[in-house]
Amino acid sequence: MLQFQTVPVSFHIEKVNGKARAGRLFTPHGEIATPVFMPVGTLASVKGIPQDTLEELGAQIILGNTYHLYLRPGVETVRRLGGLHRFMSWHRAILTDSGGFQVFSLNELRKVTEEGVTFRSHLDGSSHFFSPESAMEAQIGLGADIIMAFDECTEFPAGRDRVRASMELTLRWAERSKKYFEEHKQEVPWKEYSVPGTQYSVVNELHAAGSGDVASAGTGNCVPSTGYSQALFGIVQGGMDRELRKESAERTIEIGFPGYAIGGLSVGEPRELTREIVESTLEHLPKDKPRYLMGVGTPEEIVEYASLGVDMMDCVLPTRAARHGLLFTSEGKVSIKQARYAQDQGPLDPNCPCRVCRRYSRAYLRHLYAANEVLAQVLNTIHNLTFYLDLMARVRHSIQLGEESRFLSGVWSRPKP
RNA sequence: GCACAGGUGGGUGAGUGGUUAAAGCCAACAGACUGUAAAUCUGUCCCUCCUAGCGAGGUACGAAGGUUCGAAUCCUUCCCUGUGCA
Repeated sequence: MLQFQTVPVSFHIEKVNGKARAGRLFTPHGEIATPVFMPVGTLASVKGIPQDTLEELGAQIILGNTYHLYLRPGVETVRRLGGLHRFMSWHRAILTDSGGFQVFSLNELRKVTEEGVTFRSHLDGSSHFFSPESAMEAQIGLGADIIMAFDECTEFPAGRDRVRASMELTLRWAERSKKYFEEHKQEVPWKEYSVPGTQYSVVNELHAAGSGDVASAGTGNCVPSTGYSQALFGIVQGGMDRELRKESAERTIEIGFPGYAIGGLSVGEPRELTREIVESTLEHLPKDKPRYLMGVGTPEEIVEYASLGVDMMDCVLPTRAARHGLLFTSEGKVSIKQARYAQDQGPLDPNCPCRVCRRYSRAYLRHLYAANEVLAQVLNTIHNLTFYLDLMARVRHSIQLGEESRFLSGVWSRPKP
C-alpha cells in the first residue's frame, strides 16, 4: 500500500549573480529552471495554444485559476477526472491562483468579510462563497503542483489604514489556508496515480514525452513522482508601503511556506513604484526559497525583476496582447493591425526563431487579424509566448554565465545568427 | 404600360416638420491591455478654418422645383430600384 508522502516542492539555487539567481524548482510534475515565466491558462487552457505546442515552445509551468475552474467545469469534475494535469493533458507543472486576484478584479461582483468572499458569478450571476478553507479545498481538488494562499489583492490607490487592514486580513487568511492545506493535502487527486519507487526518473520521462512523443502523451502519463505533495505558497501584500510590505513579508514567513509570492502589484500604480516595492520586498524574503512576483509584466520588466532576484513570474500580457494584435519583438512593440503592415513582406521579427516569424509575413499576419481569423490569435500568441519564454531562457543563461554587466542590455538585443 | 414598396453618410439601417451633421451596427483608422468577467475595451470616422471648443463656416438624406419662420421628413414633376399584374 502506497503511503503518500508530503515532502514539499524543493528549490535549489545553482548560481547567484548580483541579486539575480538561477535555480531549479522540483515539482511533482517536473523540474523548472528559474527564473521562469509562467504562461497563464486560466480555464485550463493557454488561450489559443494546444498543450503540445506549449511544450515545444518550452513552457515549463502554466497557471490555472481556481475561481474560473470552480465555476466551470467545477472542481469536483476536474478532481474526478484525475486533476488538472490529466484533465487537460498537461504533463508538466501547474500553479493555480487561489482566486485572490478575483477579489480585486471582480470588485463589483463581490463582498469581502472576515470569513471570506462572496462572489457573484460573472457567468450567470449566481452567488458563491470563497474562504481560505474552500479555496484550499478547491486547489487541492484541482491538483496543481503549486497552489496559492487565499489573499486579498489590495486595490490601488488605498490609504494606509486600508492597506494595513487588508494586509492583516491576508495574514489571517494565510494561516487558515496553511492550516486547511496541512490537514487535507493528502486528498490531492493524483495520489491515485502515484507510482511507488519513482522519483526524478519519472519526471524526466515526462519531460521526454512532452517533447514530441505523441504516442506517449496520453493521460496515463500524468503520473507524478512520489515523495512530493503540492506546495502552498504564501503571498505578501502591503500595498505601496515599504514598511507594511516588510511586516507582511516577515509575518508571512513566520507562518512558513515553501515559497513566497509578492502580490498586489501591477494594479494601476506607476511602474517605477512597482519596481521599488518589488526591490524592497525581495530584501525581506528568504534567499533559499522561490520568490514569485505575481502578475507581471512587460518584456523589459520581467528581465529587470529577474535581475532583482525574482524566480517566478506570470502575466496575461503576452497572451492577451497577442489576441489583441500587439506583438513583442526584439525591436520593440508591433501593433500588427496597423495599415502600414498591409504590404509588408518581411517577417514579424527578423531576429526571432519562432515558427511564426520563420514562415509568415507581417502582411499575412495583419490580414489574418483584420479578417478576424482564429489563426491570427494562434500565431500571434505563439510568437509572443516564444518571445517571453525565450527571453527568460536567455536571462537564465546570462545569470549562469555570470554576465552581470550585459544582463539587462545584452539579454534584450538578440545576437545575430 | 399599370399597381404597390422603396431610394439616407464607405456599407447596412433608424429617423416622417424644428435640440439632426443625421441613432445603432459594420467597415476603416488609431490607442489601451501586466496573479484573464478580455477574439475585449476606448477614441476618431462629410469638408474647411481657427484661439482646437458641447468653436466658426460650408456642403449633405436620388434630381429639380414648391409649401413653411424652419424640410431627410409635406406637395409636384422627373430619374432609378424591387415586387406583382398586363
